[in-house]
Amino acid sequence: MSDLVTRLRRHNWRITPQRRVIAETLEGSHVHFTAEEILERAVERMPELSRATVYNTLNEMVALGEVLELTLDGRSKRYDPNADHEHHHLICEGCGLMKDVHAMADPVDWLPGDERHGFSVTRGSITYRGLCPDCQGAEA
Amino acid sequence: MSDLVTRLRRHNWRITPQRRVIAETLEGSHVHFTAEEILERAVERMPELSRATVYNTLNEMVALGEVLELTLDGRSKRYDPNADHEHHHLICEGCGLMKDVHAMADPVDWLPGDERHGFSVTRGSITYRGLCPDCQGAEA
DNA sequence: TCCTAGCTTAGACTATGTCTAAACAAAGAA
DNA sequence: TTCTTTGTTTAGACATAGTCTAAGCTAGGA
Repeated sequence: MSDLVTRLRRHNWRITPQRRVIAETLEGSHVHFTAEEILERAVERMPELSRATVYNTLNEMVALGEVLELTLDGRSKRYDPNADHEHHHLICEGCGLMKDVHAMADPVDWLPGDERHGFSVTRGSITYRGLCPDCQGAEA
Repeated sequence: MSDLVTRLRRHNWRITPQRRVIAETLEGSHVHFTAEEILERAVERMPELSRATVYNTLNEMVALGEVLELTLDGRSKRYDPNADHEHHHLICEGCGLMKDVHAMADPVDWLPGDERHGFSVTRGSITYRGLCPDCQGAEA
């Protein structure tokens, strides 16, 4: 059983066949899919699965705090099943390739008190941008 | 004349009346507007201005590197005229209020070499999240 | 003046995501 | 078991954000 399904079950959240397929599709890959990409792949295992269920299920997993919603470009949201594991993202500006990365420190520690404007700051996520090895070659 | 218009002119970019109104609208505020919000305000000064021109112009200013495109939620892009001044963003998870903030360190310095996956990393932007003073009160 | 290149426009079109109403399914009560 | 209640899924309509297209407009140079 997938780790994500285990975490979801702890919330007393009913694991229907549709939800299981969606969770396993999400977790089975090491890239962060869009909702449409998840639908496309999940439908291979469950052809009658509807678009609305995929969107509903992803939104519920985000609300439960077990999946992160990424909005790294302005097009479509992407879903990251590793909500429990602090990490950031590195994106290639040439081809869009995305990697999960870990920084040496927590960015919240770098935000001085007088820059917090009275907010209670709970987290900081970093989006790194640059060129991947392939796209650096293509530049030259 | 606005500073943004000055910067844009340096690229040999024609400053038409429409482009001037859009640039001044963008720069005149201290919140980061969406394209629709800019259209709404710019139309007050130039009623015949079209939606397509606003989108085209914003995209061109981003391509010239003088305006930043922010995709902080999955809904609509926001535009930040301070592309030349390194800063990050702090967002209230209650009401969406956004502030520009400055961190004490450059996040790129905190990404170890073995986490770069061969990329040439050019920048890192941080999105801080928390609750603003008003929304902290509403929680209790 | 005319020509050309680039700019602007209205509206059609696309992509992404949400909502609605009806059908369906599962769990507990009788 | 059957009934009831509650939650889930579905198809398709709808909403929102943004892009594209074709036509007309404008400014500057020959």
